[in-house]
Amino acid sequence: MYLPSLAELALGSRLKTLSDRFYATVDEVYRSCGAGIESRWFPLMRFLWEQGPTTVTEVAEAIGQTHSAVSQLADKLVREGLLKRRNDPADGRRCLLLLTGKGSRSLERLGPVWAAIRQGVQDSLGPESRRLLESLQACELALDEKPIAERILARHAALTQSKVEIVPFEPRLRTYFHDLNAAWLKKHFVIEPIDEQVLREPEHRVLEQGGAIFFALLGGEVIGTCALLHESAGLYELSKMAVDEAYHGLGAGRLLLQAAIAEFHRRGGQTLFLESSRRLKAALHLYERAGFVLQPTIRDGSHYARADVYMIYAPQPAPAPVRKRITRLRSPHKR
Amino acid sequence: MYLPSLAELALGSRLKTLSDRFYATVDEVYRSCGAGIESRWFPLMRFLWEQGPTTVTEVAEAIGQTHSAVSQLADKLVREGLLKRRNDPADGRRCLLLLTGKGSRSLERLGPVWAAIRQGVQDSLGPESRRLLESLQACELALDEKPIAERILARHAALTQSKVEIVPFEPRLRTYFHDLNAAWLKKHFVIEPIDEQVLREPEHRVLEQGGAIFFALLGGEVIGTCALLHESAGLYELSKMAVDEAYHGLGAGRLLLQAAIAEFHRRGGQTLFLESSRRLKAALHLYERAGFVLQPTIRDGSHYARADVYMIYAPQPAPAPVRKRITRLRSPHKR
DNA sequence: AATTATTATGTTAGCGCTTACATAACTGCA
DNA sequence: TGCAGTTATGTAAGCGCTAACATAATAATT
Repeated sequence: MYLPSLAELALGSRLKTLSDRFYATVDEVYRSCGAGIESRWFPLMRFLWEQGPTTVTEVAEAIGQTHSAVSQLADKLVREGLLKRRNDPADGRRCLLLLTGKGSRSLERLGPVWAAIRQGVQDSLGPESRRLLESLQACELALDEKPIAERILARHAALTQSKVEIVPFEPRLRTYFHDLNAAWLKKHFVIEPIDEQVLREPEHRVLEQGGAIFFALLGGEVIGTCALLHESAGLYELSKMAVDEAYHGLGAGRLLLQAAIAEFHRRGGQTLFLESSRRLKAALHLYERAGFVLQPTIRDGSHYARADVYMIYAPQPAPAPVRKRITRLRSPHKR
Repeated sequence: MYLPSLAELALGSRLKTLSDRFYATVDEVYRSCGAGIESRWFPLMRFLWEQGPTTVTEVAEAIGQTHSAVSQLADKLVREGLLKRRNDPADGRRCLLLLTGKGSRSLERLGPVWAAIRQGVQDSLGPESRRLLESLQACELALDEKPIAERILARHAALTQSKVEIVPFEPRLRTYFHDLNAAWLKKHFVIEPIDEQVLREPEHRVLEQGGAIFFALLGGEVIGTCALLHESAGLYELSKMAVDEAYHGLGAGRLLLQAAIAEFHRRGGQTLFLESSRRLKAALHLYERAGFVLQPTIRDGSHYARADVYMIYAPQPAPAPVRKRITRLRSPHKR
C-alpha cells in the first residue's frame, strides 16, 4: 500500500475510500435482507425515528450535513413514500420532516439488522473497532475546536524560517538510524542481514571502522540520516541514506549528501562510491546532482542483493575511471 | 453530536464528513501558500513524483482509486499543464503518466508545506493522530482480508434465530445498570445526584428497598436494563429504563417493561407510575403501548428536575384516577 | 410602522467519483 | 495462424454532495 506511507498527508483520500467501503458494505447487507432502504438514508431516517418531526436545518446539524443535502434527500424519500413534509404552523419558513407509516415500519423491521451490523463490524475489526470510533470522535472534537488550517499555516510560517540542520551521530539517535532506513528497505526491498547488522550496531559497524553517520533535524525532529562507511584505505561508501517520506522536498537529502562528502574530503578519502537501485529514481537523481556518476557496471563484489546501480563520486566534469572487468547489468526486479 | 451515538452504524457518514474536512483544510493551506495544486491531486502527483512514469492502472491501484478516476484526473491535470500522457512503447494499450517540468517544480516547492501539514495535524490531534492512522490501517487490512458484509449476514442469520432474554439483577451486571443509564442521561439531560446514587448502589437503593432490576441480553451481551422501585406500600415506580441505542428495534424495551410489570403484579403492587420527559418520544410511545396512561399533571414531589411527564399504569381502557391538585406542565427545554 | 438584518429553505450548476459499457491491444492455446 | 479470453484504457450517464444563489418568513431596530 502506498497511501499509508504518506501518513497525515493523504488522510482525506483514505477516509473517503474507507467511507465508501462502509457505505457499500451496509448497502449490500440491506439489499440481502430486503430492508428497502439505503445506507445513505439511514442517519436522516433514524434521527426522525428517534426524535419525531424535525425541521430540515435541525436534522442537517444533527447528522452533519448541509441543509441542501437534507432537503434533496428528503425529496427523494418523499418520492419513495418513506417521508412526509409538513409546514410548521409556528413558523412559516420551516418545514417539518416526518416518517410515514411505511417509513416507520421499514425501520422497525431493521432492529436485528442493525445489531448484526454492529456485531459484524466488531467481529471484523476486533478491538480496533472501538479504537477507530474513539479516534474519530477525538478528531471531530479537535477539528471543531480550532481549524487545523490555522495551525498548519503557523507551522508553515515557522518552517520557512527554520532550516534543516545536519548533526553527527549521537547514541540517543541510534534508533532513528535504524527506523528511517528500515522504512524504505521494507517498502521497496527486504532488509538483508548485512543491513540489519549495520543498522543495529552503528557504533561498532560504522564509527569504529572509520566511518561517520549524520542526521538531518528539522525543528529538533529527526527526519533523515545517512552513513559514510570506511571500506579500506582511501575508499569510502555512501550508504544508508534515508529521509522520512513525509519530509521529502525540504532539501534534507541534499544536505546529508553534502555533509557526507565534506567528511569524506576531511578524512582525505580518494574514492567514494555508492550502490543503489534503479527503482529509487528520486534518490538517483539526487546522487547525480551531488556529483555522483553512474557506472556502466555494477560493483564487483557488491554488498547488497538489491544493488543494480553503481555510482562513483566525480565532481569534475571529467568522468570517473571505468573499471576494466565489465559485468552485465542486472535487470531490475520486474513487478 | 448525534452520529457518535450510532457507533458502528454511521461509520460511512462520519468518515465521509471527516474526509471532506481534511480535503477542505488542505485546500485552504495550498491556496494560502500559493501552491497551485489541489488536495485531491496530491496522491496521484506525489506518486508520479516518487515513482516516475507509471501506467494508469498502476497508479489507480497504488492510490486506491478506480482507473476511471485516475484517467479523468489525468485529463484535468494535462489541461493544467502539470502532467503528460505518453504511449508505452512496449504495450500499445498502456498509457504512461508523467509529470511535466511545471508539475515537478510545483511539487518541489511543496516540501515545507507538507511538513507543516504533518506537524499541524499532529498539533491539533495530539497522540490521537497516530492512533487514527493506526486504526485506519488496521481497518483497511481487515476489510481487505474478508468482506465485512459476509460476517454481518452471518450474524444476522444467528440473530434472527436468537431472542432477547430478560434476566434479574446479578452483581456482575451492576456496571451495565450504571453505564446504560448514564448514556441516555448524559445525552439528553444531566445526571442528577439521585440518579448517581441509585446507579452506583443498586443493591442498597433498589433491591433492599423492595424493588427489582432487570437486564435484557442478546446473545449473552447486555443491551438494556430497567428498574422497579418500591416507593411505599403498594406504590411502585418504573425507572432507569435504558436500551443501548444501537440495539433499539429488537423489542428489548417492550420485554423489559413486561418483566417489570409482571414483577409489580407478583409483589401485589397497587399503583405503578413513572416520570419521564416529553423529549423522549420513542420511550413515551413504548410506555403507552405497555399500558401507561399520560397524566395531565406532573407528579407532586417529583424526584427529578427533568421530569415533565407523569404516567400511571392502567391497563384497562378506563383511565387512571387523576390527582386533584393541578400543577402547570413545565415546558420542555427549548433548544 | 417601516426598515433592515437574520433565518429557513429550495434550486441550480457543477465537482468528484462510480458503474457500465466500448474499444483496442495483447496473450495463450488449439 | 487464428480465435477466445484477458487486460488497459477511455467514455458516458448518473449519484451524492456542495456552493452559490434566490426567496420567503421572521426578528430586531429605528
